[in-house]
Order: sequence, then C-alpha cells, then structure tokens
Amino acid sequence: MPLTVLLVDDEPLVRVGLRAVLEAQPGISVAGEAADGAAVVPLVRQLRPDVVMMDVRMPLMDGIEATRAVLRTVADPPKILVVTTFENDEYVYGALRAGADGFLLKRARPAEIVNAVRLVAEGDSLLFPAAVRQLAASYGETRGNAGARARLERAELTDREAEVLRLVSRGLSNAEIAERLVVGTETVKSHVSSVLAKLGVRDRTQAVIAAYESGFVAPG
Amino acid sequence: MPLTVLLVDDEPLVRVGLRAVLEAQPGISVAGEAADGAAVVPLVRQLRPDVVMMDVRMPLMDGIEATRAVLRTVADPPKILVVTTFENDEYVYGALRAGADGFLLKRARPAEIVNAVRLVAEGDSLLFPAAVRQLAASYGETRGNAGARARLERAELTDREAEVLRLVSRGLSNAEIAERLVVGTETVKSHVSSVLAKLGVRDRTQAVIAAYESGFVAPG
DNA sequence: GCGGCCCTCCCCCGCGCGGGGGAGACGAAC
DNA sequence: GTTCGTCTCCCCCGCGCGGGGGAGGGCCGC
Repeated sequence: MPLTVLLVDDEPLVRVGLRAVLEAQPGISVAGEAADGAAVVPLVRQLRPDVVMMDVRMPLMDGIEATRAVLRTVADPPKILVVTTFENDEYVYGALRAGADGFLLKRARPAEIVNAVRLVAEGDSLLFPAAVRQLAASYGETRGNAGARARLERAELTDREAEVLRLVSRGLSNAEIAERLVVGTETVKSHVSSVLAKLGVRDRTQAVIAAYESGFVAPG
Repeated sequence: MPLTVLLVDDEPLVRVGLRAVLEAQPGISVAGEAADGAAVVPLVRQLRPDVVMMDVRMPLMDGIEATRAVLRTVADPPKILVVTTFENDEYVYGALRAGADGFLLKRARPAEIVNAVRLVAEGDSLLFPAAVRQLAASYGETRGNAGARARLERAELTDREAEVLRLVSRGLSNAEIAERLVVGTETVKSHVSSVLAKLGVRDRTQAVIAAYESGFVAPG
C-alpha cells in the first residue's frame, strides 16, 4: 500500500504543486486536500493518511493549532510535516513544539519534498534543508538529524547521473548524450531514469525545470 | 529549396551549437563549416550559401578580412552575419564597415539566432539584440532597423502560445495543459508546435531551456 | 570473502510527443 | 468584402522516451 498524504494549505496553487510533485512519485499518493486547518481533524479521521503536509499560515485555524488538534484528538495520529514559505517563520517553532515531525520550505526542490515526506513517514523526526540549518541550531538540538542527513545524501545524484542531468539540461537527447559520453543509449536511459526517480519528477522536462529551480544549472 | 548557411568559427563547439540550432529549424540547412576565415572564399564559391555566419576572432584570417575577401571576390555574394562573444567587441564595427549584413551575440537564444539568419537572408540589413542597442546607437544610425524590429516582433509568441510555454515550463504535459486551459489536446499540440518552431528548438525540453535562458521564466 | 554501490548494457512494452497535413470560426485590418 | 492572423480541432505516422524487468563487472569497505 502506498504512502498516503493529506495536503493542507489555503492556496490552491500550492496544493496543486505539491500534489503534482507527490503523485509523480511511485509509492506516494495524495489522499486528500484541505484549505484550512479547521478541516484537518475530521479529514484525518476519515482518510487516515500517513503524513499531513501542513501549511503554517492559514485563515481560520493555523498549522500550529491544527497540529495540536490532530495530536490531541486523533488516536495513532499521522506524521505532521509543516510547510512554510519563509525560513525564519516564527510560527515554525510553535508548530514543532506543538509536536510536528518536520518542516519544509515551499521552495524546496521536488526531490527534497519527496524525501521529506518519506523521511517523516519512516519516523525520522526532523528535516533541515541547508538554508534552515543555522535557524535549527539556534532552536536547540535535534534528534534524528544525523540519520536524516545521511539519507538525504544517499538520495543525491552520483557523478555520472549529475553529468547526464547537465547534458539533459542542455537539451540533448539520450542518443546525443550517449554519443557525447561514449556509452550506449541504454546506459543513458538507465541514468536518466535514476535521475528522474531521485528528483521525484516524471520526465526530462521536469528534470530540467528542477535543475534550473535548484540552481543545479544557472541561466546565462 | 531551403535557406543554406555556412558556419565559420574556430571553435568546434560553437559550430556544433549553431548547427544544432539551425538544423532543428525547418527550411534552414547548414551547407558547410569552416574553422577559419581563410577557408571561406573557396567554400562560398563551392557551396553558394545564402548566409555566412562568421566569427570575428579567428586565428589565421579574422572575420573582417574574410568578409572583405568574400564581398570583393565573389559574384552575387551571400549575406554575412557576424557572430561575436562580446557585445562591445570593437571588431564588430570593422566587420560592419567591411560590409557585413548583421551581427549577433553568441549567447543569443535560439529563436534570435534563427531570426537573425532569416532576416539577413531576406535582405534586412542590421540586427540589434536588445543588449546591443545602446552600442548600436553610439555607432551611428541604422538603416533598415525598424523593419527588422517589426519582423522580430511578428516572430514573437502570441498570448496563447506564451501561456502554453509557461505551462510547459512548469512541467505540465499536453494533456494537463489542455485540461488547465479547457481546450483539446490537439489544440495544445498545435500551440506547442508553433512555440517550438518560433523558438527554433526541437522539443519541449529545449523549449524549457530557452524559457529559462531568455528570462521568459525565472528560477525561484 | 562478501555485500553494496556504481556503471554498463540488454529485453519488452506503452504512450506521449512532435511533424506533416488540413480545416473551420472569429475578429481585426485593409 | 477580402485578407490575414489567431485559436480551435482533426487525421496519420514515426520515434523518442520512460517504466518494468534483469544482468554482469569493477571497486570499495566491512
């Protein structure tokens, strides 16, 4: 059975984006969506998701309140992954103190998002994107962080995969990449597939987008 | 008969790049390549290209000399499009005075390159990428520029095409774009094909790259 | 030594993609 | 009124792409 996720965010666009990222990933499915924290508890009871991706700032009930509500009122509660736009969002502290299992920046690349969901689902407690590490340090120390770090690094691209992604991001076809690297096209396909899986994307087009969005390749 | 182009550049990589861009464009074919200006005159005589894309800086004979040589010694000479890396390349002035029909920055996006080739082939004299306009102004005023400008704008994407490109650049498939825009997938395919043709690229992956490289979409 | 990862290559298969045509409807420009 | 561009939709067709398997060799670390 796939890993199920409940999305809670007042912006439809964010929900669509998260859904796209997660649905593209084999083994993860989005069980449902909610536009406000107020709707979370009944939805969790109904859908029994493995993970709740929870926005912090929402109009009726914010992510902190909603996290508390879920953990207080639901038996065998799901993991709660707090999603925020700003890395210095003070609400994040509150959400983590309320019992959230991890937090994630909205501008995280797809691979990080997927990893984050997988990690909290598997019980690793906290996630720290590089940009937030210093903030985390000031927050107080961190259980399970080393494990999470190692896991994130395992998900990083190998040298060859990175090389292939660079060429994909320059518009080359598999055959052209094969020629350039002096290997067979099947080998290139194999690397491309690995890259797609690790980035959590569906096709090479989305891989190029991820490459630009993550700074892996830069315009100009 | 297609528009034929002779590439003259000492860097193989540049020739490969230009060839890829131009060959991807229907109606344009690369008739030949030369690695130095010294080889241009015989090649022009042999191949009778419509356009010569001429690097300025080359080891044996530079683009200025080569331009002069072609125009002086070849009857019914091809159009000459000067290609340069630096927008403030002083050699460009010389090449233009020597009779070149236009100039182009190497970092121009594929669509601009294709447009430039088409424009000089059709007789429009000078091309001014935005980044070079001020330089052009200081150079002295400009015949045929208004015509070129209008033509470049005609080659720009329509509203619908731009909308489709934006969605392509967010990783959506044709079917997803169709759903989003509430039209048929055939319609989307039609728009995508137009976009590819106008950008002078081969597939949606290269279109996304062009979108990022041109600033049409921005990372983050 | 043995497991694990990486790189390499192979098979089959389905489908999305893109090229090549064409065509109708609408509105703006002439 | 006619022309032109845009947007819409349709056909056929080939191929590149990506998923699903598997498999072998090399290198490193335990």
